[in-house]
Amino acid sequence: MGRREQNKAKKNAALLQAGLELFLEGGVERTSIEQIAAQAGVARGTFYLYYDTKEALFETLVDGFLDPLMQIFDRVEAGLDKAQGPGAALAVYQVMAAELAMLGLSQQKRVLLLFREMRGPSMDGLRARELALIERITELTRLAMDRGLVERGDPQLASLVILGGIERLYFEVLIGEIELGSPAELAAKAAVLLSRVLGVG
Amino acid sequence: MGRREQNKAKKNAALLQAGLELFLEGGVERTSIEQIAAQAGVARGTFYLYYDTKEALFETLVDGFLDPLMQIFDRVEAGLDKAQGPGAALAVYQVMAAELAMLGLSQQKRVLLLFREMRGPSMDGLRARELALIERITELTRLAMDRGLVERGDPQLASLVILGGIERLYFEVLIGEIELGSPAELAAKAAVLLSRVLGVG
Amino acid sequence: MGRREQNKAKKNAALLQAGLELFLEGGVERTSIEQIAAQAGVARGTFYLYYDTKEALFETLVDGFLDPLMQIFDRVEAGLDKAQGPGAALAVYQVMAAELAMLGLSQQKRVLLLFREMRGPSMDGLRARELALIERITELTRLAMDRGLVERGDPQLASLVILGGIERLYFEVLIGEIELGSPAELAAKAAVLLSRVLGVG
Amino acid sequence: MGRREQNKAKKNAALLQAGLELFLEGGVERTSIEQIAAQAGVARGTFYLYYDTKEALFETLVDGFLDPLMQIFDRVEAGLDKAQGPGAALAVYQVMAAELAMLGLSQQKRVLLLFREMRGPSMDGLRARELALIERITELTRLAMDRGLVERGDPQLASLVILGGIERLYFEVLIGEIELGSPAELAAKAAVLLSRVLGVG
DNA sequence: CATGAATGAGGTTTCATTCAT
DNA sequence: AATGAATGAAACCTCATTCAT
Repeated sequence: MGRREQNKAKKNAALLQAGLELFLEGGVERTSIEQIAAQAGVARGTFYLYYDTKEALFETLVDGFLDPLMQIFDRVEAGLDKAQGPGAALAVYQVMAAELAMLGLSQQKRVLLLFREMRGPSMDGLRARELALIERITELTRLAMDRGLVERGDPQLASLVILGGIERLYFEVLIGEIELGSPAELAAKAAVLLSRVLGVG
Repeated sequence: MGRREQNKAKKNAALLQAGLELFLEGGVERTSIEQIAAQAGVARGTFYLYYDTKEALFETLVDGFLDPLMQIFDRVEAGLDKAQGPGAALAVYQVMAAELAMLGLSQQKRVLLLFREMRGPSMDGLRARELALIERITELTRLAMDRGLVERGDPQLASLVILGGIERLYFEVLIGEIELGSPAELAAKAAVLLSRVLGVG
Repeated sequence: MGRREQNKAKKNAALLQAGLELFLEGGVERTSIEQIAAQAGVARGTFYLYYDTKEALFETLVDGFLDPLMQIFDRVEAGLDKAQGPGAALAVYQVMAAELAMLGLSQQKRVLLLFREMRGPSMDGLRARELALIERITELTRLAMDRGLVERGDPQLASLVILGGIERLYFEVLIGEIELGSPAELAAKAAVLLSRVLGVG
Repeated sequence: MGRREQNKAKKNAALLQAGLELFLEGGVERTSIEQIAAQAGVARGTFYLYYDTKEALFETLVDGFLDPLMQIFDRVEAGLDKAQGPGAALAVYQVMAAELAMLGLSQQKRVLLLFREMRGPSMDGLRARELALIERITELTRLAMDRGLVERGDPQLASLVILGGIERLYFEVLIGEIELGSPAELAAKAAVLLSRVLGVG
């Protein structure tokens, strides 16, 4: 990479970092492009060389979480297709859980940003991705039911309840205003509660 | 009520209604006071005779849901204090469920508004009320555990999971983009899933 | 008129005057709304209470000339309809000439502005009005030919040549860089030249 | 010409062509240097290697018409000086007419650009050239009067009227919104009308 | 009480111009 | 010579808020 490209990459990273922090502090709506540029250490006009709008910057930020998230589910789907027997399927789900945990931990701020802005107005693009996500999770739940891994029931309903529970827990962990114990313990206890929703075993 | 007061009440109601609709359409931030005044059929200056800022109007709107919600939990707490035996306690919880359903149904738009804006920035006042809510729910769960109505466990964790599940379900119902069946059926099925989290019976 | 309306009218007049002067000095394109507001002695935002864009202000300015101009031709047309005999028709044309002269003299700056901006880009609305004007003049010429007041010929061609000649003369008079003698003398001599194009007599 | 110079010439031509088209489409003011460079297929910075400002490019464009135009009049003046007798003088005028026609036909876009921008602001340099042009035409007219080729009269006035008539006709031909018949016919008929202004014969 | 005209701060966006590569 | 990234001035426009009527 030439000196020029390196510099561009550095500026882009600075803009993303500045956007992430400011969006979390004051929300996308209340953050001005001027603020982002200043925090990133570039001129106002420079912002527009990288992103057309602050919404585009926001999308790049959440895509950094949503794209890998979707890829995890892609791999799960492929894995379940090949899996023979309940043991193999269970292994796929366990790998998924580990990958989700890794992703969630490595992208904490982006996830928090996503939670904060997701239900806001003019987030139609995001809502579409959320719906796609819900569909995929529902499909995985349905498969698990079909294979007898969990109790039979309404896969969509169960998926929504679990998704909501995880969201709320994760949100409170990220915010950190409630004492919730060590992450490891928390994860273990949450897994027990959520598996009850599905009726595992 | 005199003519004057009647007129004031009518204008106030018009402002609340206009704010509710516009906030839901475009979000609080993107809605201008001019828009609200116009939709309510009053002059811009008149808005300030009723509310200092549009955030004050917003708070009045969500208070219309949050205050009754808190009152329900107040009554539950008082009821449980007086309740003697598991049967009486259960009756209190059932009344609570009915009241929550009524409230949720009668204030759908305000609840949706709350969901939409709750996690946004500068909603510190709201966050405080949310934390208070979580504390109360946790307390109710703890009581239920102490009295042997549900399985012993971490009351806070269970409360958060249940709250998250309900939020997500209710949100999807209000948005209406996902086919979820009749409300009555949905409520019944959701009650089963959520009671599993608590380990009822 | 109440105090408020009087004030509004005064501000509007100030904006029109400021716009006229600044547009003439630097052209519509190069004049900023801020300049206009400052020259008119109002705040930037106030401009937008009166006009949506500076182009709207410009249109109001030229309409102040174009509307009366069109009305003159309306009256001529009506007059010629009623006129019986060449003498009456000629009288109509003479009244027209007098009215045009009055209008041109009373609106000099607006006419100059019109000349300056007319052929510029994004003046589609103006061009349409210009074409309408050309059509009307052509029609008058055709009528004069039909009635034997002037020599028979191509009415459109003659109209365009005369219009162009008048435009150029008027433009030079308004600019004042060329010594052209007294207006009265000039008008008389110009009338002779232009009537030759039509072949009067 | 070496490779280097050939390349430079090609780029210069591309810039001129791009400027001509874009200036006609959107006006000089609304056209950005970036647009010109892009259309010419060069980088933004490269523009500045050829022209200091877009106004310089504009001037080069109109000079491509104005310089030859002035040279025609130079030749006419020289020709009239040498011409002995009305016949020879007339021949000079006829050559002039032919040359003007050729020039006007070969540079249509540049002429249209000139018409469009000529009366705009900050075109002081252009206005000076226009005044020089008017002086020369007036001189030619005066000469023709002195030699008895046309009727005696105010040469400046006649020149302005003729110039205006030609401008308007040529402008309408270039714009093409008015049906004006074949150029040859039009020219013949226009010549008749304009010669009447001068009182030929 | 109610109005809506006026204000000016603050946001977005474009663009001529410079300069390191 | 040529590039195009970066700059920051300057334009546009909106809006919460004030205040005379």
